[in-house]
Amino acid sequence: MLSNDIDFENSLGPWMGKTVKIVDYQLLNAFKLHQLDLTKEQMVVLKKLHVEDGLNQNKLAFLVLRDKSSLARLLHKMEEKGYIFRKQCKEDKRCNKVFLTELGKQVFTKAIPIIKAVIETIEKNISLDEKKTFISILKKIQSNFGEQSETL
Amino acid sequence: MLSNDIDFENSLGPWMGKTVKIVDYQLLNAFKLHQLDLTKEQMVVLKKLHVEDGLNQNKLAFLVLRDKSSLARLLHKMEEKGYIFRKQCKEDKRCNKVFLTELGKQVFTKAIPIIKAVIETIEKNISLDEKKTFISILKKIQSNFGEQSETL
DNA sequence: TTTAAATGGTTGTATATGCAACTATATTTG
DNA sequence: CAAATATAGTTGCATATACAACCATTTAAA
Repeated sequence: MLSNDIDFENSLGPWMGKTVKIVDYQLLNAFKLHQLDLTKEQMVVLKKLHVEDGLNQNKLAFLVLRDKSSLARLLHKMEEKGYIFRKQCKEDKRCNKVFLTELGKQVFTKAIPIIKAVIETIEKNISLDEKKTFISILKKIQSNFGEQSETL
Repeated sequence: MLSNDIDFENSLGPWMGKTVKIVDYQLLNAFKLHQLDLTKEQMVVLKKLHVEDGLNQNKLAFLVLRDKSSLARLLHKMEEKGYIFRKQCKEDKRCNKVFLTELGKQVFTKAIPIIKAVIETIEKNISLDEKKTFISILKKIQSNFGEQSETL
């Protein structure tokens, strides 16, 4: 390794990036195999709305760590598929509240066991202790980037 | 938490996904701040070509874990920017060999310290021991998905 | 109160992704 | 040797991402 090179083999970033790529790919595939017309990103939105229905786009964008324009287009697709609907706030006409439809709820419910299976695969042969360490390091990495990481 | 729900708070997948999203965002921003017209994906290509120049698109796609069509378009952009060029193989007219241009090499060199800084931020307050554990768990996760993860 | 600034959301533009269908060339097979 | 098959790369299509500019509405300020 040259002195002005990077030791990727021992750097967390590249390893993590590759792992997430593999996991994402497998998850998307699992949805496909089960005939679920759903992406990981859409699932994250369903999840947040499942926890709190009727969020406005701004809050939702913050929660899912996405630009508001990105979320707007994601919601557009999900509205086309009939998973969610938007309703203009009465108090503030600029604002849209986002709600799950019945279909959206059904899709969410169907996705749960599929995700569970993928999570089980991920965590195969990984002890509870390792899991805890792993997550604590992830939290440390996130905090290393501080508040500004919330601004995207 | 309902029984048919998922304990995302204690699952590796979602934590990892979020962390990578933050890191990717910071890296892209760092490139921008240093006036480097470069994305993470393009950097990965530059890196592979830096290790072995003249790879064909197929091999390159495999190495960067991308679909061949995805790589083709990535290379198209990079060719426009003058970072790489393609040259038809003489032995097999179907095949293109991909090479770094001088500019591509310069951009790669400029990117190194920027990436180093991001890696340092990532790994701040993380001990060597933690790093080793972390990477070993990532490897375990990758192997949990077996060979099929190499087929994308 | 009229104007200025802030806020919620949309749209244009650039980037990136995978799958499936396709072209051209190479190899294998009958 | 001709026909079938495999391979390298491209293209159409659907999805997703961020930033900047923009519109409409609401709030703050002069």
